[in-house]
Amino acid sequence: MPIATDPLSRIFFALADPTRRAMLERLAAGSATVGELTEPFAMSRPAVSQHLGVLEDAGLIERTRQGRWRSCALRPEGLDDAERWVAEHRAAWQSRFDRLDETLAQLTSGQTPTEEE
Amino acid sequence: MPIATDPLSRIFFALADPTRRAMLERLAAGSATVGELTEPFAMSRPAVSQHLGVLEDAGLIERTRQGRWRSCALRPEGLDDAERWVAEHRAAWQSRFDRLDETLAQLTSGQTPTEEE
DNA sequence: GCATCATGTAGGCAGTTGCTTACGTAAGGA
DNA sequence: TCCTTACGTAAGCAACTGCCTACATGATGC
Repeated sequence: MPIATDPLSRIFFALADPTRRAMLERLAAGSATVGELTEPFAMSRPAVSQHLGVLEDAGLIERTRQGRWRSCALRPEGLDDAERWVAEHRAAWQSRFDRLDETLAQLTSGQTPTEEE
Repeated sequence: MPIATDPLSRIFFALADPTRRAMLERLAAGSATVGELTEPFAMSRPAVSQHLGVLEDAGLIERTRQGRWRSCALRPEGLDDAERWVAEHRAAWQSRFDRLDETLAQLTSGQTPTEEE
């Protein structure tokens, strides 16, 4: 992944790691400190901190100082772009295949299809 | 990204690249050969072939021999897992924030909240 | 101010990505 | 059969990831 890519790429990249997805699922149950997020993983604290950095860059979480701790919280709207892209394209693909079905139906019924393939 | 990760990670990883997403959008308009997919990009043919390999590993496309050409086509169900994950989690995050709103409302009205933070 | 706790940052290392050029391979035509 | 076409694979390189072990920073408490 080249550096400084577009927002959508950053979101998908952040989601493309089981550890980071597990962190998001943990945060879905409520905000947590970095220490709390480190516990479930056999991983050093700096490694967790870097994963959190990826999630933060993608706009999926926020880190705010809370006294001596740093509270990590979900940013629900962070998934908006990803959900929109996936939903739109899955719908488009599906409708394309529906049209292909129609085309095939026309072919088998002897009519002329309006699309290639 | 370590090698041989889980299916969901492979899908999100495949989507985390503008070139690969553009290829999917091109394929949404209809199947295409590798040559046709190479044209829009300032990139060598082997590079495109490798991107297609990533998309194929993720289950997002299929490559089939068609005479001398190789036809690339979308696998619409390839996005199912991604859409499910995103939709489920976005819904969960949103409902969590709705509950937080309730908690805050209870706090401001003097009642005892049932959740931390 | 100084020690301590929670966390971020820097540097290093193995493994991966993304691209290139060069070469291999399968199908079609003279 | 041999050449061409369309594509994949191999090898190599710069850049990035993901992890680690130090070390730095910022807030709390004595």
